[in-house]
Amino acid sequence: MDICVTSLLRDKGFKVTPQRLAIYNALAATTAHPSAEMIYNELQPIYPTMSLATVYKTIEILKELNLVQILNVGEDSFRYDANTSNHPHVRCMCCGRVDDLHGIDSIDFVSRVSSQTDYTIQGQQFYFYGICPKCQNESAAKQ
Amino acid sequence: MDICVTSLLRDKGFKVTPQRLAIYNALAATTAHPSAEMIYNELQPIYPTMSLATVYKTIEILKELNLVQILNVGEDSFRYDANTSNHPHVRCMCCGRVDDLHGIDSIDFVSRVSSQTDYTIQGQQFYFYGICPKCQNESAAKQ
DNA sequence: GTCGCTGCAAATGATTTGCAGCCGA
DNA sequence: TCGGCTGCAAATCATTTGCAGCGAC
Repeated sequence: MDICVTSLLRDKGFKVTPQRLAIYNALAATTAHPSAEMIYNELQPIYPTMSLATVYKTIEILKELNLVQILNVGEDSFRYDANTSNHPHVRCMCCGRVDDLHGIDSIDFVSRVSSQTDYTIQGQQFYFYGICPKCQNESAAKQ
Repeated sequence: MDICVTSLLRDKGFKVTPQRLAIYNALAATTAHPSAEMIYNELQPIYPTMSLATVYKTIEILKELNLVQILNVGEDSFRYDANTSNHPHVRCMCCGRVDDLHGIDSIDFVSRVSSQTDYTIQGQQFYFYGICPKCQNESAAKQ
């Protein structure tokens, strides 16, 4: 993975720095879809001089290289995903966690939309909202 | 429509003011999914003392009354829709306009997702991205 | 007359930008 | 060496909040 990011950065004329690798690795190592601030807080202990600005600038570059995608789940801040495949996401309205939805085949749905609109469809984002298993259990336990 | 908004406001203990009616009417009269600033700019000539803060506060109330829904199409600002039915939206990546997608049946897709996740699904938002007919034509004309 | 509402101005908070010194190539 | 990069601080911008006077009821 690192080798891949390293060469991709170099190929596009970007310098390879410890911060950039750390930010990409932090994103690649989780499915929690962290926000910029969450990434910053996670790296702060390891890179005490790391700044939020660097996180934002790096994510901008990673987005250009198609190494991360940006999620807009309706919060005040964006979230980021190192899994750049076009998959739906679900957000827990109770605890705020954001998960991937695996194994959902949306090709039929997308092609149906494409054929029913005058737009040339180039991409899509599907966001679901609900209650995660953990919050369901906690809610049930309280009753 | 006005009668409906008026009584809904009153029923919930909110006062009925010209500003609130004007903001709701502005939203109900368009399918352009305006942002707060667009609504403000539209009403400014008619209500010269109207403030952006009032637009935001009113939209908050209209959301509580389920008279508008909030769209998060990946821009820096939110957009609002007086059509509160749960329908997909499409955004032109060229000119930025946001349109409704009518006649799309997503029930099968949603129920398939519901059955394949441990979440209790309570809602969803589908955003498509592409090029609108107008921009397609302009692009073709240039070639 | 009361109390919620408006609208101004100031505050907030996520993200961006400017810039001086640093460091990867 | 050298130009891009980091990280600090300041700027930006959408949205929210505080509050004094106003207006719906």
